[in-house]
Amino acid sequence: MKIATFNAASVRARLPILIEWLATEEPDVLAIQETKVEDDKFPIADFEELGYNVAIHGQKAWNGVAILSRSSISSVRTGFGDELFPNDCRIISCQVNGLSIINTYVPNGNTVGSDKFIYKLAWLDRFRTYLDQNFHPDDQLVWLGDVNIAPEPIDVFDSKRMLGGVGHHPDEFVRLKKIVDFGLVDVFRKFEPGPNHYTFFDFTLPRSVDRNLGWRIDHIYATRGLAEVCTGCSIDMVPRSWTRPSDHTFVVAEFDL
DNA sequence: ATGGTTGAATGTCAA
Repeated sequence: MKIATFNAASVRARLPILIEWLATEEPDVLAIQETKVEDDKFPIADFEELGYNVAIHGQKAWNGVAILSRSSISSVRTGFGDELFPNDCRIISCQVNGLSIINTYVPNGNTVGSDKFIYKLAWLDRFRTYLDQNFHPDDQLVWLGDVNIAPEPIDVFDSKRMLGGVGHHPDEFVRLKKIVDFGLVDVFRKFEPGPNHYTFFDFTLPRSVDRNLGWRIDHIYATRGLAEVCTGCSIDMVPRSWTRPSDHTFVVAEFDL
């Protein structure tokens, strides 16, 4: 079973890339973040034509998450299920083939110390509670998406310079560790322990892709039992060089299920 | 060097 994640930075702007990539790679599940579109304007039919079922949670202009699946989707849950963090669409979960999938778009945080940064930390704390409330470490659970944190020095092109900045800050590391301590494995690192592997390349940094000046902020986590049957995880750099790319690219994990 | 690029919306903000 092939499961992938992609921050599209607008699902409508990235439709040609999404269609081309899905037709080529044929993942069983694709989690999309930053769809940037209200549900009634989401291009559902374009994905249905490729054989995908679609679950969406979107809003006007910002945020928005979606799950595409070749198998049927059930138990769709959006938001945290309470009145906290009500104004942004950043989390959707569902069941596919007996597997639980959680797709998140973690808040960016803007700058350290800002209201948005405080919000990001609170959101991460709430997400850990959400896991405790709804799931068990023995579940067959995949959590994936744009985490907006590069947790290790090797997860960003210049850790010394970025350390203490947004996306590479100790306060974020602590929150992410608490989430991972639920019982999750970062499956990319199961296969690739080394540096220079990134999923995001800043548009504003000249030739960042060519120079490999990126961040590994898009992650795929699995509960321990599921991680044991994960047979591979890789970053697909090819679509990042296509016409009108997102600033992120796809991450793919394969599970022997 | 406080820039640069992109998308949604058409001001300007968010990333």
